[in-house]
Amino acid sequence: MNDGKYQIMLVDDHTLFRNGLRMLLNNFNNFKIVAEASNGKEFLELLDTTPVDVVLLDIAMPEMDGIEAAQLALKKYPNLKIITLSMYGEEDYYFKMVSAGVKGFLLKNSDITEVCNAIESVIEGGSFFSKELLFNLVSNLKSSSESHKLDTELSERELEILILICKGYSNQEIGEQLFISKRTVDKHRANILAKTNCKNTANLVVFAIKNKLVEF
Amino acid sequence: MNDGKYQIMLVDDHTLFRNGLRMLLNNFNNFKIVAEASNGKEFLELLDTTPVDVVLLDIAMPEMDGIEAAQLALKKYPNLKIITLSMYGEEDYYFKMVSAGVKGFLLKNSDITEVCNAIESVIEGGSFFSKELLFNLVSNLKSSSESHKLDTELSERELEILILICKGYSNQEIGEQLFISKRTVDKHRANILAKTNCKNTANLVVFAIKNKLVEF
DNA sequence: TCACTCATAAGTATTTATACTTATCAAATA
DNA sequence: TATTTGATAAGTATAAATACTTATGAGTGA
Repeated sequence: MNDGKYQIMLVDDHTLFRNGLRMLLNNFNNFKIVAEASNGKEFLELLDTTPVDVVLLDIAMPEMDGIEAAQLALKKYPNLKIITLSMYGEEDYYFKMVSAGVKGFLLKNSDITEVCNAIESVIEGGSFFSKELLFNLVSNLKSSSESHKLDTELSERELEILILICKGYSNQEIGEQLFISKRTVDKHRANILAKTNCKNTANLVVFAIKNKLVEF
Repeated sequence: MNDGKYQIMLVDDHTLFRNGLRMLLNNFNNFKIVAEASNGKEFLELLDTTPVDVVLLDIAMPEMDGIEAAQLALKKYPNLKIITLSMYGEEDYYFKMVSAGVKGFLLKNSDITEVCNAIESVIEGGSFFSKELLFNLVSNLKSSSESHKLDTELSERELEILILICKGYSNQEIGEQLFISKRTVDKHRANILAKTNCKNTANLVVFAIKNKLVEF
């Protein structure tokens, strides 16, 4: 690699942000920003002419956003090391990015040390998640963990029926599926409502989802 | 600290696992396992007599599990650095652990290098998440990211009513809350069912949760 | 202005759900 | 053995939801 420095490409639609980050990164001897793009299209074109070690890629951009750009880039260059830059609250996109093969995730309010660590980490073949992001991710598990295991003691039959209720079957249909009378399903349903302290179907479905009795 | 090595406490109910990990860690010059416990209670008692730098704490244990133990320990010693050890599939507990103040998370199938990195990282005041865990966490966002923005075009009023339906209110009650007739709510509900391709309340609740229109 | 959507209201008929009840039988359990 | 629990079934009555229908006024946009 060119004069022993790692080649970095910076993709972000805000010129000011690019300039700032370039200044900060160029202070480190082992990195050099050799290319910049302001949107996904430009980035993909540039990629064909300018080989780089690591790409720092913004997620929210005009023309073509970082997600699509990353997917296309990694399709063409599967070994490309991409680190995404995102704002707080864009956690929803991480799954797509991981699927596409992105190696690192930085929040834009990370400090420069974290950026360097991330670059080094992905160059060494690892991955990097910014600390704030990690805690966001874990915090997102809140609802599932808090509600888990509050399980009420439903019998197997009741559980079976509850699941069918959640799938949208009427008591009549449930009776047919289980080869029992609709009236029996009525009774089971009433028992389930009582046991779960639910008032109606809507409550039941929420209960079942909270307690992970059904997928959604 | 005693002969320049970091003092580690190891808490796990499996003797074999403790022995193995002790051997592995003692190969590194900078660590020393100075205390071991086989459950949460033992761990808490030991903590009062044996000061350590870092605790490696199993989550699934008899008597008192790692979650409760970590909460109690950190209440008494807020600066204690705890790294939890868990099996794949126990992600649900991470939120509680983060809330309690646990600094690191390792999967039990991590390699020893990762364990060392985690210990060093938390000693330096940082945090550590094992790589496999990270990808599990991000993958768990799957359902939310995939289902997001499949939004159907519901009017504001319809959305308002859908949310009340999910909370378990009957059409009568919804009418009373919104100062409109029950029949109007009937009509809105029918329109919502049509727009969302739902058949009944159960389907509606699942739809709303999938599309993040309601908390659960 | 005309067309369109939205929120509102209402009628009729049918289907479901819910709240009460009682009852039988089998299996598990004390 | 006696008791309890779970699954089954059913009757009666009310409440709610659903599928159809029509209609009016407010607001939006071409």
